[in-house]
Amino acid sequence: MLTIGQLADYAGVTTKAIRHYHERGLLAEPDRDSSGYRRYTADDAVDLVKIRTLAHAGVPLARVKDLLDADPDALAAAIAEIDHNLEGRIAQLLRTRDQLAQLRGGDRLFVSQEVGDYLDGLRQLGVSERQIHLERGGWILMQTASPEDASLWVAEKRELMADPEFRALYLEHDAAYDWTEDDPRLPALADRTRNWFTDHHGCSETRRVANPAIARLAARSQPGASSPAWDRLTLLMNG
Amino acid sequence: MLTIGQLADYAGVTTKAIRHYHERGLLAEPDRDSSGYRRYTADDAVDLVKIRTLAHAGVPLARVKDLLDADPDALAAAIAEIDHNLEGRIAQLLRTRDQLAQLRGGDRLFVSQEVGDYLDGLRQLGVSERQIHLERGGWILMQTASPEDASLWVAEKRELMADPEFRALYLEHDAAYDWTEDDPRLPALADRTRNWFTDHHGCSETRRVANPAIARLAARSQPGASSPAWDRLTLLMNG
DNA sequence: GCTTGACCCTGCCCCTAGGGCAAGGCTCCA
DNA sequence: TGGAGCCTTGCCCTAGGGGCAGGGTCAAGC
Repeated sequence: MLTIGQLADYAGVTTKAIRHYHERGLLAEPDRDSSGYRRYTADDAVDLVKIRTLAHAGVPLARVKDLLDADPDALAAAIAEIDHNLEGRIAQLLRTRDQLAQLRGGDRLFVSQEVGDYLDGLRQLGVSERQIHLERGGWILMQTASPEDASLWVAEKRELMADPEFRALYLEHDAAYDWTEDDPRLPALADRTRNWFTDHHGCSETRRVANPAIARLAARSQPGASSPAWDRLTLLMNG
Repeated sequence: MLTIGQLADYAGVTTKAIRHYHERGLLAEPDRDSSGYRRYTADDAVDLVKIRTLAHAGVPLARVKDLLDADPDALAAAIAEIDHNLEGRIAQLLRTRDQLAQLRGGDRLFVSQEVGDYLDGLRQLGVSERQIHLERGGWILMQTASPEDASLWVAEKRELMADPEFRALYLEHDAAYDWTEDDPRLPALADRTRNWFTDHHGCSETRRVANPAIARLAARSQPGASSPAWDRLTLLMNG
């Protein structure tokens, strides 16, 4: 005859859980001894281990109750299904582990492989962290809106980045963020940018998204995503 | 800019969970649009994915909150610990899978390997299922009380079972369960049993546990674990 | 222009599978 | 005869999920 604590140790369960199973009607309330303590038999231990195994496998207690007096065939079918779910949960946890590892690593978790590579490329180019943050935000939003388009666009943008002149323009736009509104370099930069796009007007419509101005537009939804100089630049290029 | 539903889809989370994170102060409440809808930025998406990853890893939300603005070193240490826990939980689930498989198989789950083998031996000997159930209950109780002793005792009992005369006595005790109280075979069986133990009195004290009478005593705690004939038998052997 | 379905808002309450804690009673060992 | 450690019941807490009410909003099709 076991006390509730001994039974709990045997089954690898807390006494609280056992009382919970009594309340739910999963495990029959055993006889009490003279002082009101519950006294369990080996049969109770067997029942409890069944309950515990199913519960640990994530089966809701209501279903455990049904399963306890199901016929063997139904039980076997249920166990097969439960095992399958368990397999899925293990896979899920393994995925969570990977994501956890990426949480240490940096930004990669939140964007696709391609976008991550692209952002690394910007970093190597000497682009400011502020600009990279803006880019990342834009890509995250685009991925949410349309993952396929984002994938296409990032490929095209990487292609553009292969052009030294585009890279120079990109870096200058980045630097222009901190310029004053009336900086004399702004009109010249706007002109060069417009010219570059005119020279490359063979580019498809979708390519225009690579325009830093449009990228900034997309990013405008983010707080602190513009500056007086950039606003001026946008006016100059569109005017 | 994302609505709560789009953000939820992006992060693989329900809208309910996002509102829950707002209430707990994990995720900052974003600005509202003109109609009062929450409008999220890419930064919110990044924050949410962090929260989700930690929450899926089983970290309590209170701790997630602390972790979100912990310094990188503390975060790294915490992640290492969380990952370790996750590893443990995966191992636990794999164990549960094994136990689930055994749940189909039969009694093996509840007793040690040795006891399981021993019970199979009884079955092949033609022992009644009632008696096997009794034995199993006794062993489960013994394993709870003292796993090492149970292990020793089952080894000794298997040794005894190697003796054909002991096997015969065991089977007759089993059969005697259904005899009437005044069955004439009872005194003879009691005598033969006592003689057998006298002849083998070289056996150590612990061996006496192998005595079916004692096994029955241990099992008495179980409901319906005795019969008039067995009670008589116990009297005859001790008297 | 109007409707319809899908989305959003707040607030409420109940469900899970137990954990924690309290206030009190019991048992066993030194 | 203590005190430690067990047992009893009861109540509140978690991390959300689910559902309801009661109402506002958006976009697409008739």
